[in-house]
Amino acid sequence: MDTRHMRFFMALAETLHFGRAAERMNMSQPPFSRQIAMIERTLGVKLFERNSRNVALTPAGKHFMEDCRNVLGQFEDACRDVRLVASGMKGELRFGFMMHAAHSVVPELVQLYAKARPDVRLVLDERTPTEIDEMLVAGTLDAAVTFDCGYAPHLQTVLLARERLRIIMREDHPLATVGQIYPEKLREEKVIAAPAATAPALRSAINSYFSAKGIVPHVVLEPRLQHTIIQLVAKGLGVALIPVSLCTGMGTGLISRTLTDAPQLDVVLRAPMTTKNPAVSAFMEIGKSIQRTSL
Amino acid sequence: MDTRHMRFFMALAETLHFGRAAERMNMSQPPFSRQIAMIERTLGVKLFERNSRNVALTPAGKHFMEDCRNVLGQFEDACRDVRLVASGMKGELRFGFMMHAAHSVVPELVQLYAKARPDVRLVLDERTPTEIDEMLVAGTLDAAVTFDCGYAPHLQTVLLARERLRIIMREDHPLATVGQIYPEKLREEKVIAAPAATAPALRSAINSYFSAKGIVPHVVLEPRLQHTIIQLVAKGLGVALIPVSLCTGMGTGLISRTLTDAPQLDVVLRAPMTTKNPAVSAFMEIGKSIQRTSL
DNA sequence: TCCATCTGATACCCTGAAAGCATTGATCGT
DNA sequence: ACGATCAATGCTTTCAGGGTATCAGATGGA
Repeated sequence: MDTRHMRFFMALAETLHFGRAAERMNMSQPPFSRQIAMIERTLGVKLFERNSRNVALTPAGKHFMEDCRNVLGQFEDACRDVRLVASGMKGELRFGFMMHAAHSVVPELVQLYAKARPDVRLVLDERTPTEIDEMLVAGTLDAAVTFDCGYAPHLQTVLLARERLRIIMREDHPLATVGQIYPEKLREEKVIAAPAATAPALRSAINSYFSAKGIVPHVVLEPRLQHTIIQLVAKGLGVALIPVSLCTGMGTGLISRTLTDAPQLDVVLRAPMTTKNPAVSAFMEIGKSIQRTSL
Repeated sequence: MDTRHMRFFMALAETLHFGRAAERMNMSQPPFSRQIAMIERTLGVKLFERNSRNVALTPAGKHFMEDCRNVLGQFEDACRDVRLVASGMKGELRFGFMMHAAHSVVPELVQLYAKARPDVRLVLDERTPTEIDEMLVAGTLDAAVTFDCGYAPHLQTVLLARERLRIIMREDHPLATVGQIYPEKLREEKVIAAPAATAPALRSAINSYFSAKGIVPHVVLEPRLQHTIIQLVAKGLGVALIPVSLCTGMGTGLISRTLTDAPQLDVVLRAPMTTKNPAVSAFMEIGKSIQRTSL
């Protein structure tokens, strides 16, 4: 038994006429009759009640007809869908992003892609930049939004946005009255920043910002999660330098201020250069279109 | 493409080794390789990433694997189920019965059959005896419980029960005080009975009962439904002769009395002699087993 | 009642899809 | 560098399955 036999069966079940069913199958009646006989023999079931004048379905045949319709439908769907997956119109895309981008480019990117490729299941995975890099090379992620850390041999990169850092602090902090803050003001401040092992590009930008002025920042806490940093600032444990897009909606009690010569970081969309997932290319293209609008 | 190709694909997708997959398909490796290549060519989709050392699924292949598993499963199920339907273990059985039997043999018959053949969908259809006879010959019903009306050329018959008729009346009826009633007492009574066109066997039994004593019953109302007869008796419009099994649970206000030399009717299970539905035979067998216990 | 006609089953032949065997070519570990 | 492993390719052979011709049973009209 095979789907070809099921199609033979369906042709006869629908026409109830060997000649016309054979014609529909683009063959002559004798081999068609043989095929029907073969189907009944291999199944061991009489599917048609027939004489030289009439053809009718048996109850078993009627039941089989429903099942065949389903099987053939699913079969066609499977063959169609595999093409769609290969073309990137369908499938799955595991997309990683860092919290620092969650409020800026990620929502737009996800929304545009979901609209362009509604049959691709987007698996979102919020990670730290270092985790993202590891998962991209390991192939656990298909694409990710992260800070540009420069060296990336096997990765293709699309620049999405260039974000300046701002400083955040409690609104009762002594510096809260100052409009714009320059590094020298922060010489004595307690700074909260993600560790270099977690967000190398961000931490190195912060470090460079201070060291350019000959200052060694007083980093008192190094939480791995951006979320935690903001919470610690809110508790008055120090100040922090975070991307401008994260400064809105931090909750009450916190304010942000502009930094003189504020460090800026490139937010990029990355994917393995030799990705196997055909859904990625359209994702990168949408990244490029976002880049045009946001830069 | 065909299910055979899907099985080839699945063998390779599961083993990721051409030699072992070919072995599983009971063939040598070269033709197997060719089949895989053919599948990819006809689908126009690369399903495996392979070199002379490693075989791996592409994303499209991974997706196709899931679909193939479903399709092949449904395919096997369809082939298995058609055999079950042909053997009468699965399918549908349209079962008609008259209200006069709804309280006696029908519940037991249905219950026993549903237990013996849980995968056969029993379509119950309550009808008048005449409708049942018509539907049996027309093939609209597979089997039915009705009164034995004697002549039934193309039908097979199983005697299920022999029911005596009792007389029912309002409890405030003058005859209510009498313990056992003989026909002469009913000479002047208004009788309610189903018309001969609706329930020939029942009506003829009632008529014979009276005419044997030279009485012409005074039939004032001829409702087609048993339900209606009982309601009319309850309203005091007359008395009625009904099977003993219907005398329980008529509702308050009604009583039943034994009739002297009460007429008796055969309740039979019937099916077309040359039925196509394989589910019928077990149904008739269960009918026979009920017969043994109830007679 | 007989014949024309329709329809499914059978007989026979032939083609080509697909299997087997032998071999090649590429890759990896020693 | 060499052998082992494994997928791909070339060549031959076979049989599943298609085509044509024909038979056989049923139906309906003359």
